[in-house]
Amino acid sequence: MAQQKKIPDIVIKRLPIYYRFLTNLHQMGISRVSSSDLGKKMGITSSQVRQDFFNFGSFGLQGYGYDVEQLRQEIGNILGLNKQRTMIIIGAGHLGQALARHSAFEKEGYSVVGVFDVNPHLVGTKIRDIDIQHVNKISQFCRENKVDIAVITVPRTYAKDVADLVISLGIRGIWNFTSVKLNVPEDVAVENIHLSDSLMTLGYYVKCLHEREEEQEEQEE
Amino acid sequence: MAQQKKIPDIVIKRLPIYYRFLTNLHQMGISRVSSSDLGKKMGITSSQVRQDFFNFGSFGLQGYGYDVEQLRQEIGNILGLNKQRTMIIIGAGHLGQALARHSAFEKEGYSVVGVFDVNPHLVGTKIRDIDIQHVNKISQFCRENKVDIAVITVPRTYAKDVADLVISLGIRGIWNFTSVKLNVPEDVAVENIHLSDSLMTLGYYVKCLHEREEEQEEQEE
DNA sequence: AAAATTGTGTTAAAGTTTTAACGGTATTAT
DNA sequence: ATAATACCGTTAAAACTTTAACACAATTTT
Repeated sequence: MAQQKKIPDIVIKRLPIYYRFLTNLHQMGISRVSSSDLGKKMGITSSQVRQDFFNFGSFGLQGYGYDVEQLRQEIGNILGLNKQRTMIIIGAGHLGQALARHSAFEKEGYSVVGVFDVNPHLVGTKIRDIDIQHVNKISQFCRENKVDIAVITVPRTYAKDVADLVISLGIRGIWNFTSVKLNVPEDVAVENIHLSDSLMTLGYYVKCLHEREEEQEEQEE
Repeated sequence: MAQQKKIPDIVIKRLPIYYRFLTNLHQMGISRVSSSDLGKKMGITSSQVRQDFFNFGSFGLQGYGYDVEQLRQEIGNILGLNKQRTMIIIGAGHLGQALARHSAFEKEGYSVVGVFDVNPHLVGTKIRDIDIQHVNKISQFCRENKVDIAVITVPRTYAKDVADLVISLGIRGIWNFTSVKLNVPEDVAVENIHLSDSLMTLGYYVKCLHEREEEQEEQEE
């Protein structure tokens, strides 16, 4: 069974946001919240909050609202945060290293178990307590260890090859930080962080704001 | 004038993707492309390609398609890539440093002009050729230099204060890497990179794939 | 204990986004 | 030079997402 009707991707994308806000509320010692309170905090309507949860069942109590901690747990379970996940990072450049050192992921159950690069100056050194190994050790490592997710932080020219490699090794999740579109079989999940795209989008809105400002100045004259 | 009907955000988000694919085509020496070729490469329909461009005018030629380089230019102009933009990075931790060293942004017209932190071990050192200054120098720096975008890579507890500060200094674009929702006036643009959210989303799909796999194994028995 | 209020789950309507359809123009082939 | 083809711009339809509405259950107030 698992899931009757396919949950829209756009709903899935909001689950981590709910989880984040519920964690905040919990840390602030708030134990109860209504869809409209939560919506206000998040900048969405109460309807959307209820509609989103409705996809998964019913977690609230009429006339009361939601129990913050219970709802947080439920969403955590849907996201699979109750299970520990392992990641390897391929490409120990600035970004790869930053991610390897970013301890926040561990709190949510994601731990980095291996880091790989081709640079002989890096191979053999350590990040936190993890050895940086040569990329040609990935196959062996994946055979000997369960790896759920591959984080790809290599230069764009190698992205495709690295993706094909990790897929062939049975890895089913790819966190792609390169600007390359990875074409993967349907039984592999890819989540992209396209930094340049994000920056360009921001640049567009900044441009629009500047233009609007100039217009208003003209009108004032 | 500037813009008759508001272009949907979702269309704006796709512009950098078009730009990326067109740059690829250009580099491969391909000078002409149809909406259906481009759509196939990007994994969207030709209708969507044409519909998206239709928002901004008409860049193609019936029976021929689009001139790759010309279209790339047009989209670049819409995004404002023809103008140079300056950024400061606030928070020189692993992520902040990685972004500061990430040279790729410069090709698209975005240059880092200042890096700030509170850590006395970092203040006074350099990243590439940029001095890391103490955060209390931001105001002065922004008065003396034109700054378009603030990149926020501080711990989440400081995010709101930093955002308020840079907004008060007239910065209109914020690239937010913290997991905090920034509530900003409507004349400020925020673009978020929520790494944890992205990872959790990936985790969800990996979980679904595992579950599906298990089901199929059961059925085979 | 009854009345009033709160606020969910759920269905229906409105709004957005994507895809399809097609007239017509430029290109390419004959 | 003419016919056939390619493919854009544009409008219309379909699909999806968000918001509104509301019956009713639990809570809170009187």
